[in-house]
Amino acid sequence: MQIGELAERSGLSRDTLRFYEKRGLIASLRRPNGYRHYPDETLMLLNYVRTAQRLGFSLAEIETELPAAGENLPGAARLADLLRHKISSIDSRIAELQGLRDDLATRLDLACPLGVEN
Amino acid sequence: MQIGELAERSGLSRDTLRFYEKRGLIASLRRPNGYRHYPDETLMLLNYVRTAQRLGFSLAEIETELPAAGENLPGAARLADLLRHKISSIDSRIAELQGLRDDLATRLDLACPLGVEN
DNA sequence: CTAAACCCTCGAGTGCACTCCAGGGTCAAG
DNA sequence: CTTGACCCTGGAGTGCACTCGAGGGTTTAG
Repeated sequence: MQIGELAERSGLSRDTLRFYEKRGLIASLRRPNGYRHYPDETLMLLNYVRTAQRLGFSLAEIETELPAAGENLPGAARLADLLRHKISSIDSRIAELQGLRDDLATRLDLACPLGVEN
Repeated sequence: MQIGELAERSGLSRDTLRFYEKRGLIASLRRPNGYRHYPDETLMLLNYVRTAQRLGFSLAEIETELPAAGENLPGAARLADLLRHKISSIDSRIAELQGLRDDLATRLDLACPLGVEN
């Protein structure tokens, strides 16, 4: 797959993909003419990056998390590892939000959320 | 409370507070000498803004959500309204994450998350 | 052979959310 | 009446994550 197709399939711009590559978030093989060539798994990777961003992680944080996942595992095993990683970060985010939610609900039950005597 | 104290209690910088005021996220009364004076509820408001940001909302989004909450309600009622608002946005975020999580878990169960034949 | 639709690099520009600075006023303590 | 800790404004600067433009090469269809 070359960059245009990846852009369309991922919903990201060509520029963004080149930018991600410069940052080391994704990789590409180069054809003799210099064109980038991407394996299908890159789509999965981008999906992961996008979600991590939605979860509030910066690209820098995502970068440092990426190589940790499945260091030397090839292909599918590495992907499965990424998925597990992602799932557990979603889990902790959910737990965090749940905690916040409970805290707020408790405050709502008190007449005076802040202890202000208005 | 003047700006220095609010800064310390909220963990934000004076500059950030003035910046938020310029954007209309918080308001202040002015003393005759021009100094800003904040009611205690501002802390609550800032807490709300901070959390909304963590949830992935931009300041612009938070701004448009703010006036919607409790238009003409005074003090405590307005705050309670904000809290309810915040709780429901947390709920929908949790639901969204849950959906993503399930989706990923399902893919993990398939041997080949992407349908790639590696 | 040419036109359209791809691709490349490098560097500058954008929008957001701050963050810092210069230049100045206010106020309580000694 | 000065010193130090506050406060003010306006404007420039920063870091992040893109986004765009200039100037150019490649490939495919007619």
